[in-house]
Amino acid sequence: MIDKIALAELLFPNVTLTPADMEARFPVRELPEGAVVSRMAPSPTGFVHLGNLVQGLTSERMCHQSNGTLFLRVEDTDAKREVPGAVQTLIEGLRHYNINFDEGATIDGDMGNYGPYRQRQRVEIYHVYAKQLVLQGEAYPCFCTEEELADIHARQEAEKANFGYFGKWAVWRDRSMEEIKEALDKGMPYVLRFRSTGSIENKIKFTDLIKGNLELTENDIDHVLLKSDGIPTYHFAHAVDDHLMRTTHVVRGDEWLPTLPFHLQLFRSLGFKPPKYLHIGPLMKMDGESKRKLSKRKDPELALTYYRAAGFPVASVYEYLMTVLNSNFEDWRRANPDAPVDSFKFSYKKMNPAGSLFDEMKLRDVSKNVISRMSADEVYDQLISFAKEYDEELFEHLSADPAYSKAILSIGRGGKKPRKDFAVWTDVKPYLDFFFDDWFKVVDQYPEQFVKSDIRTALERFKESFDIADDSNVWFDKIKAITESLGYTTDMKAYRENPAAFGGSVADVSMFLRVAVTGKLNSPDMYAAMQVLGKDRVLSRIDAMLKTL
RNA sequence: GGCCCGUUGGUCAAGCGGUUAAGACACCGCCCUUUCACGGCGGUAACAGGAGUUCGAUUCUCCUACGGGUCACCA
Repeated sequence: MIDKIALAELLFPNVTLTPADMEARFPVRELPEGAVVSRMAPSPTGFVHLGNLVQGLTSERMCHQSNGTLFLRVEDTDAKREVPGAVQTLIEGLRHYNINFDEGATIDGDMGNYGPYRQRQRVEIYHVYAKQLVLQGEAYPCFCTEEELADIHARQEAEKANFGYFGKWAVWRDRSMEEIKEALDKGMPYVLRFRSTGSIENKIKFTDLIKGNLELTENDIDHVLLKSDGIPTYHFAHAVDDHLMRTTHVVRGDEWLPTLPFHLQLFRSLGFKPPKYLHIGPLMKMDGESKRKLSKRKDPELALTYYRAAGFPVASVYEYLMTVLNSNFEDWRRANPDAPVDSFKFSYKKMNPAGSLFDEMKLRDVSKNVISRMSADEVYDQLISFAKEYDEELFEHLSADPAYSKAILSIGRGGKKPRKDFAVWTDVKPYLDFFFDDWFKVVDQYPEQFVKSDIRTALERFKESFDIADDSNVWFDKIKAITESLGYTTDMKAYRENPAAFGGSVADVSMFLRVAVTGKLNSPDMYAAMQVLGKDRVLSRIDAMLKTL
């Protein structure tokens, strides 16, 4: 039997603190009843994606709705993948989506009493527990090289055995003190492994807050706890950090489910009470005929920046995600169209255990509704900040005369049935460009069945009678008069029933005007558009059209 | 291959032993309408398959199929 105390001292001669010291340093939080403490624990790869947001939104809602604490922990244990500036990108990206932290890593430091919140700065803490596990005989050094591990894997493949470092394959599990010393003296790098006593013959029962009751196979693999550089793996850091940071709920993707038995084992060995878990199904996409999980590498639409560049307002993505996360959100929104989103009562009980397909059509629909509820000022502000970044020309046009721009954006806004023309900010320009003289083009695109002289007469008569001060009724009465003077009908019902009986209708006369004034066959309400354009623009456009006819 | 999770209309989804199996998006039709959009009304369309438990299964159990995930000194 190996001398555990001697081994622990050999491996961690400089560790003098104990788990009890850690408990004292990170006391149990004093929280109101039912408060949730949760976190986002991303690795700093510089890429904030929808999956992060789904997880973050869930954690954030649960924490802040319960008067709990949400913190950010940076999982920077893999230096190879780290991207400079990633933490800043992350924090700003999340703040953009209404996810604000109460505690944890900040752009240039930490806030809160449970730090440090960057894992590489917590190495001594992990080593306290690593030493403890060695002392308990539940961890041991393994000096296998990469080649040896690859060889083990190859042999397992050949034997059709299960993969992994366990049982007879765990060649360093029961080495003598002498062998360990010898390897150490030679300066061989090693990892610290967990000595699993689990068996795949045994099942464990577990209740996940989203997936419900689960039956999982015990872990029998001697997973790595500390890498050869002394930095912990995700598993070990998860157990230590979430215990010490007093996390009550862990929200993460369900790709973690297979390692959950190991995590539970770790918590038990370390003497920790495990948190509650919520394993979220993945976001999928259609790939040809089949669904698959959205992938960071293959799918640009997974990145949050994709939606920004596509012109989706933040609130649209947020609300869409809420509809995916909580099945009753849509009903709530319908009943409370003007309520702030955070007054919705989020519940993990309404989360679906399966993964869901990301549906851009639905996103667009949600977005149209979101934008239709905004005030003209809000639309202007968001549109202009979008344009500033992605469409310089649009930015210049909008900012040249903000009052005019806002007047344009006010058309059809407000009231019971606001227009829903825009799903993304890029929809705006093609629809409203005619308001700007340098974008407006005189194009004779009148359908061929109309005689030019009718069009000309209608435009001329409109010009003569037009008064910008008219209210909409007077304005429309004048159009009706012109309609009748041409021998067209103002009775749309009769016209629809028998178009051949008339030369045309009031709709056609309106169309004559619309084409002249907007250069388009469809536009927002003509009266409102003319009010915004102003008398001079309306008349000069009609003149310009008359010249081409 | 082992292990795990999942499976209600094209999509997102209610449902948690007895329902005419909600609703939303998309699609189609009608209505409203000076265009477009909005809105209103209606329609097509689903419990993966098979056994069992039960008086009764979408709901519980098992098997199969399919989909997804995971088996790293990445998280």
